[in-house]
Amino acid sequence: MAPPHPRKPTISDVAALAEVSIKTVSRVMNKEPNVRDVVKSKVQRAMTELGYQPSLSARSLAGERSFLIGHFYGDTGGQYTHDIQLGMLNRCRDAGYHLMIEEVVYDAPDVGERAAALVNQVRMAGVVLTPPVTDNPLILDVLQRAGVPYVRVAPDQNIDTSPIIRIDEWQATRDLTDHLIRLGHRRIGFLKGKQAHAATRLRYGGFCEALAEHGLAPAPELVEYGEFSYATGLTCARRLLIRPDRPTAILASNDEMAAGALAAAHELGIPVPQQLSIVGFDDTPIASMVWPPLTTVRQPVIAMAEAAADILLELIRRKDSGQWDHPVPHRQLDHVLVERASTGPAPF
Amino acid sequence: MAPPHPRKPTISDVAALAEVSIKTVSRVMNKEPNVRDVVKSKVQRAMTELGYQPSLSARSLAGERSFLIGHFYGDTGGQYTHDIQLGMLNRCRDAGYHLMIEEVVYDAPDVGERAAALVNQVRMAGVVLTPPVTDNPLILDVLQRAGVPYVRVAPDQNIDTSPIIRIDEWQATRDLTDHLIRLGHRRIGFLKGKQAHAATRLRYGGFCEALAEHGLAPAPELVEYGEFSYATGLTCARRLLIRPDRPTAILASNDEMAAGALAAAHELGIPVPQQLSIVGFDDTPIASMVWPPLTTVRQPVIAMAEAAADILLELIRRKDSGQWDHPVPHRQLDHVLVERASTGPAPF
DNA sequence: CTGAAAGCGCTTACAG
DNA sequence: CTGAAAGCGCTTACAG
Repeated sequence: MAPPHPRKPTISDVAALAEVSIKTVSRVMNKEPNVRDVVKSKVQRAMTELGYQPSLSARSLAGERSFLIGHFYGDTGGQYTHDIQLGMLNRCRDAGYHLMIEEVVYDAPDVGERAAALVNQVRMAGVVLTPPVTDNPLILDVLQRAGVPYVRVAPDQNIDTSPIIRIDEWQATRDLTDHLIRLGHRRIGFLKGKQAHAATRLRYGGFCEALAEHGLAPAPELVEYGEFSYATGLTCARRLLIRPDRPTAILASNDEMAAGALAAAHELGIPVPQQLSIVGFDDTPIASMVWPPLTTVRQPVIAMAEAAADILLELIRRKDSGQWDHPVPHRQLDHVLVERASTGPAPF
Repeated sequence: MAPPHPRKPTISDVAALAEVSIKTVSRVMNKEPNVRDVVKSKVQRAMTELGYQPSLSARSLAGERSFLIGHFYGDTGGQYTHDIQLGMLNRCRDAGYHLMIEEVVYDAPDVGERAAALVNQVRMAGVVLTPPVTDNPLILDVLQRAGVPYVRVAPDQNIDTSPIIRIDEWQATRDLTDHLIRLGHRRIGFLKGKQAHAATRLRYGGFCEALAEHGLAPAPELVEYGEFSYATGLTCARRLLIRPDRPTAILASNDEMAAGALAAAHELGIPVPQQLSIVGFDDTPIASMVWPPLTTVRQPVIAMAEAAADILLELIRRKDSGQWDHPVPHRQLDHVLVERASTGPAPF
């Protein structure tokens, strides 16, 4: 380990070197008006010379606002979480904010208290919520009370007073279902995801609606309950595929489950897509890595995270300037149906 | 958005309610000795009654130490990054630390300055580094100078003065290679990863050594240069498999590349494992999701992250108590060869 | 065992 | 356009 290090320069050191008051230094670093150019450059020179870096905790304490944005997330898979954070970092970096991450066990009895402790101790500038935390009423309530700006990614309810960012998951599953119907499929199996996730309801809803429009109804015996995982995709699909009246197509609620369904087909020697079509949802990397690659719907996760960060930064700006009466921002991004080799015409 | 909120209780409010000095409240919340039990419980009651939460920035400023641990990471894939952060959070939570994440573009010209700004502004309590940042000398130098405790995950050099946590990647690839040789394979293709990652060198080294021990040498024409991605795995494997003297086995530097190699085999109609064995590295979820599932080496990423956090917390403790003369901690965790269906006896 | 004072490095509110 | 004073909510160093 390193030995003790020399003291870091403070605002006073800069002020002394530049022969101004600390308030003037403060003005320069916060880009406030009312500083003569001569003075400003003198201060800036002093800052570079000393290698001055303002202390975040001092700024937070004095200014009563931190530069930390929280990401509250749950079990949505590594790729999703990673992409969300990537997108947020893209925006936070330039805005001078940092990202603090918190994995939230959304069904723990004390989520509310834990969230409250977090928010109050850290006094976060803002929070981004992703599924399934995005729909946790206890946590939303804590943020609301604390007056912390937040934005919800992929929430359950679109009609709401909170800022949200989403794609139209309902419509996306309709697109997927339409695609299968157009290929001639009539008996379509459906693999549901975890109950706690809004996506589970939305995706199933779109499926049913698309069927209904074509005068079809979902066969109850072809609907299986999984948990968004490869393992549940495998077992659920197995049950469907050993039926004498097995489906000619399976719509899985996400790519991982679709990969599991694909494995079940492989096990049972059912050729995909000749005898069975399979579609996923999300277009995660896994969708292109399995064989055959999956037809799926692309969710622009990174772009969604960037949009979420943009909204959040705007809300923080509003709060700092005391504007409470603006409309609640929300945005819906476009999804894309990605056709790959896992789907084909219905057999015979 | 929410309206302005009431002021949060401070240490003085607690002190007033409990009829003690703020110093005593401070003692209680920091679990310092020298407080009578009666007084302690009186203070605790006041804290709960007010819903008191100490301000992190005030504690950081006054105590000259933050409660933020940084994770500096690069492009290692979503799953790896996610698992590392999961493991770290497991430990940070209980210790009262929070995780701040920073994606570092390890080959940017100004990494040094950016890292310095980060470390000095946030005054992080400690930093965990993962590949490829873990081997960036500029960043290591910045941390060293700033006196910030850090721990490196999966670094290139094991003989070093910095705390590290790793598995024996060299030996792991030897195990993988031995496994193939034992199955009768002699012509083994190798897919290398990105040059900037230490893993690339280490894994190739283990491969060569294992071959050498069996009196074999790597065929130069069977070594391909990829970038740890599915796409490069696919193209590299294609080149190998269209050779008249194609290998009977392919060792990919990670699971994603192995998945790509598998796809190449599928494309070319080469049955796996009958005509071609394929092995990966890491045992990420993808390894079990492809068909056939991959033989690979499991790297206990979450456990490594937990161990890294443990080491870091210990270093922080040492620093706070001024102990600079202890031995540098380091740990090596065990890897496991996971045999799945992608490997089999060499053909004929 | 407990507390009064000073200070951490900034910003806010005000004065000139 | 610039600055002196007070204060943010804690901890440190010291006194009793």
